[in-house]
Amino acid sequence: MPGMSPRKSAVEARHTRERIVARGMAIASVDGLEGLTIGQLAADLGMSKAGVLGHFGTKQALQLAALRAASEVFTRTVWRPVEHVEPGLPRLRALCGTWSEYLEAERDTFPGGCLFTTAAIEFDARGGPVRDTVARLFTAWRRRLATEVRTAVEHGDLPAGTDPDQVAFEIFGVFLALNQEIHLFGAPDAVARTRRALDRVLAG
Amino acid sequence: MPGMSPRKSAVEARHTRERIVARGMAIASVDGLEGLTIGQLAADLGMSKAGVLGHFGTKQALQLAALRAASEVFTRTVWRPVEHVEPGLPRLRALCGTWSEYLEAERDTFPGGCLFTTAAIEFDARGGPVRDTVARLFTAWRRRLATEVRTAVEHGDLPAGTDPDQVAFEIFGVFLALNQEIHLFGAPDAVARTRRALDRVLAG
DNA sequence: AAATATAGCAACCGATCGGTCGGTAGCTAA
DNA sequence: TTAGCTACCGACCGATCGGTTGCTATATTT
Repeated sequence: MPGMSPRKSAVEARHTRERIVARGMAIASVDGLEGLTIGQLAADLGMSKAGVLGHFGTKQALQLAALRAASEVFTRTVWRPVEHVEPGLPRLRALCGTWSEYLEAERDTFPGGCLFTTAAIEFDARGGPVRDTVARLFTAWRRRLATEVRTAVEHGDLPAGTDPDQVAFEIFGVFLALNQEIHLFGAPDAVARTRRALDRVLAG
Repeated sequence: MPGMSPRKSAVEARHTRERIVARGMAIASVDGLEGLTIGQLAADLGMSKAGVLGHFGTKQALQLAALRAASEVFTRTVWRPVEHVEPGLPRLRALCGTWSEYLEAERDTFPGGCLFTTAAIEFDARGGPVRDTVARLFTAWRRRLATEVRTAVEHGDLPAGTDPDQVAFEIFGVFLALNQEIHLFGAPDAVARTRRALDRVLAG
């Protein structure tokens, strides 16, 4: 009667963990990383709370696991496909394309929108490891973006004197607006607007 | 022994309500409108939960009251000061100035950043009156912004053929980025970056 | 002065929160 | 074959959630 579910093999256990994280990302993208609760997550997956929490120990560890997994999704979807595109403006433009697709198409993994945008707003005024992780990821991506801009300037594809950090700042703004447009307004022309905005930023 | 606190006069009661809403806006700007809890709010104000809730009835009504109050702050701080500035580009530029100051300076009322930005991200994937209110406010402000752009075009201050909604979209993106810059990174040069970005958007 | 209305309180409600604990079933290594 | 490890369970913990109720004390109305 008690302790029904049989213990799974190591590989199955890892699969369970991945299921938890995947479902956790989806919930967190809608309800935030705080709104992600162990009980709801367990109920969704048909497991016990203890079974869920056993994989992480604390809720915060679960939040960090969800963030790490989300960053892998972002890297895989946005950065990896343009890794071998010619550095500078071509890669920059390709990057903006994959980024748009990411925001538009990852509705299964992130039904509530990009988890980083959500988490950044949710934790920006707090302390702790979650906030630090979010800030670190944003900083890293901004830096890579700025580096790409710098390369484009050096190649002469953007006007000399262009401030790479300034351009990176503006690009981030456009994608923040796109995320809002998609999820708050459900605007279908959002991607077209984004492309036009980026054309302006990258026109020089 | 029981029921200690004396009943206040009507004017005092209204003052109490304002204190609740003001503190509620501050908490919500940090912890979100869901993270705003009756118990915490009551403890902060040195009152009972029932005393707090008595002014609103439900938590959702409290959330809506906080949103309405925040929208008054926004209107008073951002729109009102430019009401009598010459319509078109001058008012548009003045508006961007007051908006920057609002994000930068309202740290007492919104220690966690603009409440609308927070609420928009928090509720964009949900239903209900809170989400609808947020969306409605954003839509209204976007429309006013686009109207201003249109006027500027008609006055010849912006190139003919400029799409007002496109410009409004881009301006919103810049301010979303500014909000993030301030609260997630605490960047001191954020306002300067914003000004440069807006110059580009409004250059034509 | 008496009657009414109400701001606010203490106490309490069921539900849920994050988390702990002992136990069990099955995988795995000796 | 057996001993140990561990994924997972049900039950439970104290705290807190949003909300209700009965009351008191005062402000206001009559």
